[in-house]
Amino acid sequence: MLSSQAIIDALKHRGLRVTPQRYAVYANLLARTDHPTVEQLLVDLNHDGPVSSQATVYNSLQALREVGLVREVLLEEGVSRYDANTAPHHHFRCRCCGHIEDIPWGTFANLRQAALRPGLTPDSFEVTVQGVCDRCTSAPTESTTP
Amino acid sequence: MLSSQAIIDALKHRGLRVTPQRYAVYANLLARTDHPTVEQLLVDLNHDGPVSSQATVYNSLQALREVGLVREVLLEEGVSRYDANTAPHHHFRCRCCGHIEDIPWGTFANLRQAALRPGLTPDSFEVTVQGVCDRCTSAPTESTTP
DNA sequence: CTTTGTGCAAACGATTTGCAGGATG
DNA sequence: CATCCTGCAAATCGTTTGCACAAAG
Repeated sequence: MLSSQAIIDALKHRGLRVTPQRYAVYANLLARTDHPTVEQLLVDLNHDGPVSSQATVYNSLQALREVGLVREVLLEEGVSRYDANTAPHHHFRCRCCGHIEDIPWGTFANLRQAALRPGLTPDSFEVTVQGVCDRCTSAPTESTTP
Repeated sequence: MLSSQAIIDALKHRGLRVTPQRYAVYANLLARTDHPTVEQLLVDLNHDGPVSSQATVYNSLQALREVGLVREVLLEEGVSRYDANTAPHHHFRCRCCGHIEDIPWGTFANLRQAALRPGLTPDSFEVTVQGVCDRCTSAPTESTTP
């Protein structure tokens, strides 16, 4: 959890102007462990009074992405999610409720040692695991992939 | 490589009517090792005279996906790709030219043995590797991610 | 002959963009 | 005070849908 000042510094040091909207988007992403969509972000940001328009959320995300503070996560059809955790890690997605959570990098050791065919020079590995989370194991919810 | 008859049988056995358009879409996907987008598929199918409209390609892909003959692959922002290889496998994507190729399932052994946090029940694992392919190592092309 | 698929064009939803006014450094 | 950002609305792009006609089984 970063302090407000640390967030401001992070933005400034990357050459971004600190606006209330940008601050709000980045702070919100840092505070969440799920990986919200633009729509979820908008609802959350404007929950207590207007903070940012939809266009500005898109613009902010693009700016944050360009300087490497935020990345986009593609796990489902037609849905872009955003993540302020820039350290390498993997993802788990529940087939049943759509819940998404991070899997620590160390969980899959030795990915880098895998023997790809000669000629391919890898520089990043990402594992996506699909399955069922504990909540759904005990009390199944409506499926999100009918 | 399946024979025409095998393709026809595959469609029929899944309860799909065999139309020239559906046949063409599925046969084309089976014949390719890249994972084309709808646009690439359309260009290729209609290269020598009209075979299928855009709407029908979308419809066909949806039908093929529903019966499990084709799957969708999400590797890049805003691009859905399609794959007729339904056996489990992983993907490599070249940062430089965008080339995509399959990585055999066996390349990453022991994924299933990984210790996820208790409560998560995994049923599929997929690794996405980004890096540089041999063509780009020797003769760099225009980047697709500027 | 009944059911399903095709193709067109219109509809749609997510994202991007042009632009005038406003805030930042 | 020059530059960059916001917010609105219009534009864009990929995908889906309604419907009349055609083809499959």
